[in-house]
Amino acid sequence: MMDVKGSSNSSSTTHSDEEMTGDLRRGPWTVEEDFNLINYIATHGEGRWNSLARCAGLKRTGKSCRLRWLNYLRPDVRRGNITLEEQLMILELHSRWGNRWSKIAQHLPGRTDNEIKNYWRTRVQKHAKQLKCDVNSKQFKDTMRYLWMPRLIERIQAAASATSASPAATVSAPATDHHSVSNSDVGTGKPGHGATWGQWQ
DNA sequence: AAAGGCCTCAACCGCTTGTGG
DNA sequence: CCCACAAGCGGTTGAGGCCTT
Repeated sequence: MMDVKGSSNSSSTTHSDEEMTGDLRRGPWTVEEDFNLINYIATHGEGRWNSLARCAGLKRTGKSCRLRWLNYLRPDVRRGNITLEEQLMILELHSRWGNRWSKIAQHLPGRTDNEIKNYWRTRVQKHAKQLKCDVNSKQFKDTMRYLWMPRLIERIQAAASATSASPAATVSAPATDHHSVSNSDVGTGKPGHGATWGQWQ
């Protein structure tokens, strides 16, 4: 989806791109391109992205190939449904390291820095905005630490006991929550819409 | 049923950092 | 030490899908 700015054809693009690199493709990857990239990496391995792009016959920059591979094609990449545990982890790690997305991602197996960054921007920052405070403000950090994180933990525990203990017993969820926990998908997906941070408050 | 608005996330860009000559 | 190139990182963009009116 994307930045189609100069999409595959030259026309509207700024010439400079074309000059140096021949006609490079941009925008969404096709199934065929994905296939080529996967195949090439399967036999030759990663690395040397610029030459990889050339050798694989892809009309893409090395950067583009690298990104596509790391964020989407890698076999171990997980997408969608950021779990409660992952959300908690993200909050914790972000409070420690700030916007060091790749560093944070290292602690969330299968998650990419891009995905975590998107998560943070679309949900956390949005919420800060609603509270009319800056994500970096003490107020926001405190809210996160003393309100949202404990609630996340409660929900994680509640979910755990709900699954382990028989389902019947409506968990003695300490949950402060009035609006039930409903969709466990704070994390993702379009259907997400309202089902985001509202749950935490 | 259609229109408009909002949300998500893939992919881009520019800058920084790392590495080799 | 300096320069050039490659890789990595964080910020930003915008197409497309979903929801609401």
